[in-house]
Amino acid sequence: MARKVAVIEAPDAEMAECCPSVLAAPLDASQAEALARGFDALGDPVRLRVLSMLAAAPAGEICVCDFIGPIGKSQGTISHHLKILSEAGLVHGDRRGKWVWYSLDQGRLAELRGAIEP
Amino acid sequence: MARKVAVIEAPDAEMAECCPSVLAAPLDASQAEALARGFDALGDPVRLRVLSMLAAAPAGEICVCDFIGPIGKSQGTISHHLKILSEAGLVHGDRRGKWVWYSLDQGRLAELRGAIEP
DNA sequence: CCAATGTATTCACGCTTGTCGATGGGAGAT
DNA sequence: ATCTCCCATCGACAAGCGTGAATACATTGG
Repeated sequence: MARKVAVIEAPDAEMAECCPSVLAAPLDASQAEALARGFDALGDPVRLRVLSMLAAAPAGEICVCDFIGPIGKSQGTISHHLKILSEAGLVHGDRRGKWVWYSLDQGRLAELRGAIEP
Repeated sequence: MARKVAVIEAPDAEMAECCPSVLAAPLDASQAEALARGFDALGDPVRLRVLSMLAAAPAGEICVCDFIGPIGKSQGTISHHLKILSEAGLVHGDRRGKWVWYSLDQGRLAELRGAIEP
């Protein structure tokens, strides 16, 4: 018990806050917490379908009402998931008149992808 | 719906179930469910730290008892998370004597990465 | 055999999450 | 102004999750 698993230097704090990588070196608790919030947002089928619809949308944006039918959840539920995605930085909403148009943030998605990249 | 995943080759149903892409075309419910299970396994700080320790391990594998100290959770909790990662296909355990050595499945991780790749 | 050690499982406990229905707020349209 | 439509929020519920303590299982060593 209590063998040394690996001898690694402490990761640079700046880098750590910005975009830590799961595969480069062991994550500390706060880095892991930040990354987990991102992946947790991806860990729901409704939210994945929202993201895939946005990615496939010709105009690059979809208004809330147009998610409801295809996904088959209530308006309140869709709004709830959009909020979670928004807080995770994966989508952004833009109000235009009565409608709110959501668009995908590919940069944020690339960040998460980079975290599990060798 | 029966959407086609790739245009390149005949998309047999197996392939569609296995590693659908979030960004290629709208996911149906079952595809989204399968992918969400994978990302959900990544959506916990303890599990991310387990994966990062495995990725950084020189021998490519770590026995259960060596997770407990660095991560700071009870043995039962660590075992619980290893089971979730194992069921998600992200790690594999190999019993040798009294110890169980866990290793990272980079292929599975690459699958999830590919699902959020343009 | 029995004892000791490493791991998996069970139990119980809060806390979080996904869901819907209902309500509230904001922005045109009448 | 009122009405209507779209969206966000709230309340409430069941279900699931993360956790530790206790227990059971597996393996090795005496």
